[in-house]
Amino acid sequence: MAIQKHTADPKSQRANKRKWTNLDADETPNIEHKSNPQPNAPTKTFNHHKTSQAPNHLLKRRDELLLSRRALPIWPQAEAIRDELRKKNVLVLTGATGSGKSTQVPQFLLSEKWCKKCIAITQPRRVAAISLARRVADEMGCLFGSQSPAAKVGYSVRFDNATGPNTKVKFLTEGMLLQEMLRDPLLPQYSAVIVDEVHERSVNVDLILGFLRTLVDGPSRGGKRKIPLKVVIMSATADVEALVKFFNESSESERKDDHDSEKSGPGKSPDDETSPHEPTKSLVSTCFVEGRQYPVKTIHLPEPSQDWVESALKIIFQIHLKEPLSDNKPGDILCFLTGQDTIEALEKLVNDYAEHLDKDIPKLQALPLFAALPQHAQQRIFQRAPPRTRKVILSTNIAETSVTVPGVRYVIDCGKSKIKQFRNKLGLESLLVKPVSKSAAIQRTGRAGRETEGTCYRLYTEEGYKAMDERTTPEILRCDLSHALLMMKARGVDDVLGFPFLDRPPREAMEKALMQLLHLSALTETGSISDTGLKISRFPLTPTLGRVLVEAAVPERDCLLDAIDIISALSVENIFLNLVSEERKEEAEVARRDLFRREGDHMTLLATVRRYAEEQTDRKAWCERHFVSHRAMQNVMDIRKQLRQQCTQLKMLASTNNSSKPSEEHTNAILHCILRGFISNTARLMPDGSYRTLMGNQTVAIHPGSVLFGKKLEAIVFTEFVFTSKAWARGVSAVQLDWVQGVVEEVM
DNA sequence: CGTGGTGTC
Repeated sequence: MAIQKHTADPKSQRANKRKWTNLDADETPNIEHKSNPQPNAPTKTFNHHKTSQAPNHLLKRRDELLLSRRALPIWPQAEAIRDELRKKNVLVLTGATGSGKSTQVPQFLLSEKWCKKCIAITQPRRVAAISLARRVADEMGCLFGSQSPAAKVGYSVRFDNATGPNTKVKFLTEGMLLQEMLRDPLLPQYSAVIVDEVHERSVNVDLILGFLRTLVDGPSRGGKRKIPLKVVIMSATADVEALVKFFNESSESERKDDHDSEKSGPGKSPDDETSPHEPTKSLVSTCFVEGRQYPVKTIHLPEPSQDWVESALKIIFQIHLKEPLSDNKPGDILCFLTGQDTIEALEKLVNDYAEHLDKDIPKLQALPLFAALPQHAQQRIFQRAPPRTRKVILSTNIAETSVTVPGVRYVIDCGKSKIKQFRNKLGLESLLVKPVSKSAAIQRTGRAGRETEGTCYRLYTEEGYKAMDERTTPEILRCDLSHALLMMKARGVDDVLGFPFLDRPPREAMEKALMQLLHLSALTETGSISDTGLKISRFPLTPTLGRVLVEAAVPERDCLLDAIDIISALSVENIFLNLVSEERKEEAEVARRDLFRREGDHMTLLATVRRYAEEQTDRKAWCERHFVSHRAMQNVMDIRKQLRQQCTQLKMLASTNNSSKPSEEHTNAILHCILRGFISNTARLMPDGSYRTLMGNQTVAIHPGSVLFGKKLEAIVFTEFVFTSKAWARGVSAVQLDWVQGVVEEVM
């Protein structure tokens, strides 16, 4: 979530307030709460870690914050949490929104005797890592990040490492911890790793859990670390059992290795390993903490509805006309829809109807919210509505986890979301509208009870709710596994089929990914990682894009800088703005004409990145003139810089062939590199004018957003293959059929 | 002939 990233203005009070929109602690510090302070609470740690330089205003702020910390539901559990971790190495902690777990648990552990080194705490999103670090530093009364070398709290996210030699609490994104695990498998710099938001079950969290499982035991139990690592797994949903089982199984097998290594053979059930005299003692502690949430009344439809836009419209006006709007209580509506199209349709309807409201009734303001929306438009949800106006935020599931919308009292939930699913057989992703899970529905409902008691209107029946899956299918069960498996291979996991997965992906999916890696020459025939594979794994890229990069560095190709520009542009969301009206589209076409290249989208991206990079006076204005997303281009430049640095470090960037007007020969070299990474994403023109993939004979169409849309070309290569209403090729370049056949023969 | 839920290294 990038809402706050480039716009937060430290000088503005409003911006300061915004930083906290993603915290799950202390968002409602002024509500009445029975405080239950512990006499030997973590205040002790302040003395222990007190720095001589801590300025007075920081200490004053620390003492003020202590009051609200004491009111957090997790506060009374501090001693119990410390106690459990003294006895056992793993703690599974369940705590709903508002329990204070993300900010308090690291502070509870700092003063422990076993805590000699740093505590890592992972977050799925960058903004959360940064804002939590800032908050914890405030609470501890110290500077944070790179403000001072003495800072005890820091964070590490891509493009921004704000840690120092004295960092004791380090918030970092899951991706960053994985990178550290690749470099230093035993994590010697940490005494504890806290994995937060595990219930979201990102692929990265699943990999982290698998890797951590082998680290929790000390040498006496077969672990490779001298001092065992303490691990805290934090989740908002009560999926404790699976996690406890997961971590107990590891210790079980390690003890087996210790005690009867010669006896154990295949086919033995794990039950046989435990001594009959003493039942297996769990090596995992559990702890449950209440959340802090106001009650929400949930209302289902009596009959199923097909048309959510219409049903939502009715309910919006029903709420608006019946429920009073007061100045000092939240009364805004948050409506969950599936995508930009439904959001914009409903936005128009709400605005049309709102025009005809009686003059004595408060106004309605419809605000769309989705990730592709420009920054300033997203920021509107944080601004106060004009007087006597009710906001209606029409959102994708971005408001489910990534953005906390303030002032909401009513939630309307269509009960669906777009879900990406990788299809092994076709090797493509589908983006389909599917019912959400019960836990997602509960999460959406909860958004009505953040500030006061609220109401949730579900655009489905109670039976519909009961029929939903309990939990959202973990991402690792529905994604392309090639990146995950390459990470595992790079970390020395030879037998990826035997890797400890919390949820094991189907064998077919893993085999498909292994084949893919083999075709990329990232693995050798025997399945071990190749030099090429090792190189690819070092880059923050998918294996396919990584392969393009490696290919571009070989002397015959010699087009690395161009490849980096293209890859950077492919790594972010669409850099060309999405325009709705026909008029604007024509306008954009004219403005972008000098950027478009007949070779296709990749050379067009290259031209765009080049022109943007060359623009020295006003890049933002340049973007506006060309209908290009400035935010996306800033991300492109960050990635470009990082990739150039990494290539220099790996000594891949020897030549500086960087001609601004590439010759045909040079263009062909670039396209050959793309072909090398995306050989399975190639198609040829059929006599009937359609395209069929060379591997798989699947019909594809060039996406309407491509510069080659509607063109008839001998053969194409594409970097994205998505199924929505039909199979689309996005990111398309024209190539010669004999090139494609040449690479296919070389690889297969 | 017609379109992209949300993150991350």
